[in-house]
Amino acid sequence: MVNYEKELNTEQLQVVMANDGPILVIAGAGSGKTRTITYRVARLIETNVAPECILLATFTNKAAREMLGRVEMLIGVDISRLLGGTFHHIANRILRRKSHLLGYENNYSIMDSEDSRQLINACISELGFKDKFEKFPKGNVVGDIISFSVNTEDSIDEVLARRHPYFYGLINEIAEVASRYRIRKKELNMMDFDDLLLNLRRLLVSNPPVLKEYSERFSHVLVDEYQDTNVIQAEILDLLASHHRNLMVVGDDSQSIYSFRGANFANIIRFPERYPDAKVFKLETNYRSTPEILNLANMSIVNNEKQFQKELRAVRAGGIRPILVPAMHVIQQANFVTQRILELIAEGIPLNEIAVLYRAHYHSMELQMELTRRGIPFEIRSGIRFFEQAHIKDVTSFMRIMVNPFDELAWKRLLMLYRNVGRVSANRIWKFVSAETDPLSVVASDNFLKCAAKTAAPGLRKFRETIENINYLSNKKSPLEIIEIVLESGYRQYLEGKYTDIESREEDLNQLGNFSEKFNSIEDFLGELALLTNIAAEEDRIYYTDRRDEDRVILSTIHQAKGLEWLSVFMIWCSDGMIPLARALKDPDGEEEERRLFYVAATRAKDQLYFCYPMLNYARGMGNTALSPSRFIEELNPSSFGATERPYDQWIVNDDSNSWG
DNA sequence: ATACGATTTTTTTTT
DNA sequence: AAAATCGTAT
Repeated sequence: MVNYEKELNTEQLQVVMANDGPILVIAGAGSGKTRTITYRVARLIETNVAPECILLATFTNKAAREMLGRVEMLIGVDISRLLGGTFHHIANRILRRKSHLLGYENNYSIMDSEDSRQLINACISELGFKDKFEKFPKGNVVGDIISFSVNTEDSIDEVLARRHPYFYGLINEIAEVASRYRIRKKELNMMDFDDLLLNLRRLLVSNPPVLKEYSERFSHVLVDEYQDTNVIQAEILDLLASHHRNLMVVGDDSQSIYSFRGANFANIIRFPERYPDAKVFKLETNYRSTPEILNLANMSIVNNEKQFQKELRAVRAGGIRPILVPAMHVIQQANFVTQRILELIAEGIPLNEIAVLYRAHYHSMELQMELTRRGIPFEIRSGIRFFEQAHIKDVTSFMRIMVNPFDELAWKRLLMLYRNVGRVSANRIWKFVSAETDPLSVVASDNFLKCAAKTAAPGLRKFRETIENINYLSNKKSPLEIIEIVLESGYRQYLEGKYTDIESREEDLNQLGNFSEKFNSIEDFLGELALLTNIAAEEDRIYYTDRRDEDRVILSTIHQAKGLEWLSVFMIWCSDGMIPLARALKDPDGEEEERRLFYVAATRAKDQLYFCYPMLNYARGMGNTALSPSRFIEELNPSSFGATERPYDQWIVNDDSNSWG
C-alpha cells in the first residue's frame, strides 16, 4: 500500500483523495502537478478501478509514459491496458477501430506537416491560383490558416482578418483551396493532425452507440495541461466523460502558450461554469525554485490582466537573484553563455542540469557554433523533428507503399529520388500505376519503364529492383529488413552524393530500425510515426549504440521546455522584438501570451537564472540595429525602485577576446 | 519540356 | 538549414 499521507503535502493529498465528480486543479509551476496526477491514478487503481476504465490525456506521449511508469512502480500492478497519451494518440487509437463509420478505411494514414503542405501546394497549382495571382500564399501559410480555423472554429474569414489581413482579398480562393484539400485527403484515405481530433468528435457526436461504449468504459478521465486544450479537445473530454462525470482537469492558466494552435485557456477559466458541481483545488506551493526566482516570475505574470488569482509560495531557502547580462552582440552573448557554462561545470554542476532556452529555433545558431568550438556536448530539442528528416521519410515511404499501394504522396516522393525523374515524370508514373488494381505489380511490367521520358528509364529500373528485393519470395518484410534492403540497393550511395553527414544519417536509420521493433506490425509502426516527435524524447528505453556522452547541456525552445526543470537556466535573446516576438504582437492577445512564455521560461530554473540579450544585432538589409532589453524585463524595474528592490542583478561582461564583431 | 544545379530568401511556437 | 526561385543543360 502506498503511504499517501507521507508522500504528499496537504494540498496534493486533498486532490488525490477527492471523491468522484468533476474536479478542477489549478496547479502553479513546480507545485508537484505530475506527482499529484500520478498518485491519483495509483489511488484509483488501488480502490479497484480497472486500468482500462481510466483515460489519461497528456501533452506529450512521453509525459504519459513517465507517469504510468511511476504508477506501476508505486503499486506494482500491470496497467498496460490504461489508455494514455496525447489527444492525437488517443484519437488515433479509437479511430483505428471505428473510422469506417465515418467513411474512412481503418487503415487510413496520418499526414505530417510536410505531407499536408505538399498536398495543399498541389491543390493551389491544380486550381491555377499559382499562375493567376502574383502573390498567393504558400502551402504552409494556407495550411496554418486552415488549421487555425479548424482548431478555433472561427471561419476562414475571421482568421484572415485577425492574422493575415494582407491576404484578405483572396478569401474566396483560400476557401476553395481548403475545400479541395479536404476532398483530396478523404480520397487518399488520409487524415492530418486536425482530422484526428475533428473525426473523433464527429464519431462521438454522430454515433450514439459508440459514445455509449466509450463513455461507459471510461469511468475516470484525467487531463494534464488543460490550459492548452482547444475547443474540440474540450468537447471530446466532455463527451467521453459524459456518462460517469468523473473528469479531473489539471492546469495553470499562466502557462497557456499554445494559442497559435487554437488552445484557449477559456476552457480552464470556464470549467466551473460548465461543471457547477466541480470541486476546485489549488496547488500553490512551489518546490522547484528559489524565492528569488519565484519572486521575479510572480512580479512578471501579474502584469497580465486575464488570469486566475493565485499566489505561488516558495518553500526553498534563499539563493541568488536572477542575473541580467547585456552583451555587445550575438557573438559575445554566445561567448558569455559558454564561458559561464564552463564555470558551472567546474563547480560540479552536471551538464544535463543546465539548459539554454530561446523563443525560436534559429536563435541558437551562434551558441551551437561556440559550444562545438569549445567541445561542450549539447543536445538540441528544437528544429526539425527526427521523423520529418528527409532520409527517414524516404525510407519509410517504401514501407508506406507496401502497406498502402495507393499512397500517392509516398509514391511520388520515392520516384523523384531517382535520376532524371522529376515532378512531371513522377506525376505521369503515378497516373499510370494508380489506374491499376495492384500498383506494385505493374512496376515489373515493360510499360512501367515506358510511361515516362527515355532518360528516366534507368532510374525506374533501379526503383523496380528495390521493390523486387523488398518483395523477394513475397515474404512480408519487417521495417528493419526493408531499411537494410533500401540501403543496400543504392540508397546509401544516394545519401553519399547528397549529404555530407552520411554517418549520422545512417545511424538515424539504424535507430529507426531498432525503434520499429517495439511495434507489433509494420501497420502499427507507420500509423504512429507521424504522431511521434523524436526518438530520444519519445522512447527513453531505446538502446543507443553510444551512451557515453548522454550528459549534455540542453538547448531548447521555451515551448519544448514546458514541464521540465534544470538547476541553471539561461534565457538568450531577451531583447524586445525577440521575446515578445514582434510578429506575435500583431495578435491582440499576443503580448499576454508572450509574457506567459517568459513566465514559463523563468519558472524552469531551480537555482540560477540568467537573462542575456545582445545590444547590437546585424539584420540583413538594415545593417547594425540597436536592441533594447525585453519589455518583460524593463517592467520589473520601475523607476521608483532602488537597486535592492529590483528582482534581478546585472552583470557587465567585458570581453575583448575576439575580433569578429 | 524537363531536370538539375546554383543562387537567393527566409525562419514562431507543435501535434 | 531548408525551401523557393532562377537559369542552364539535355
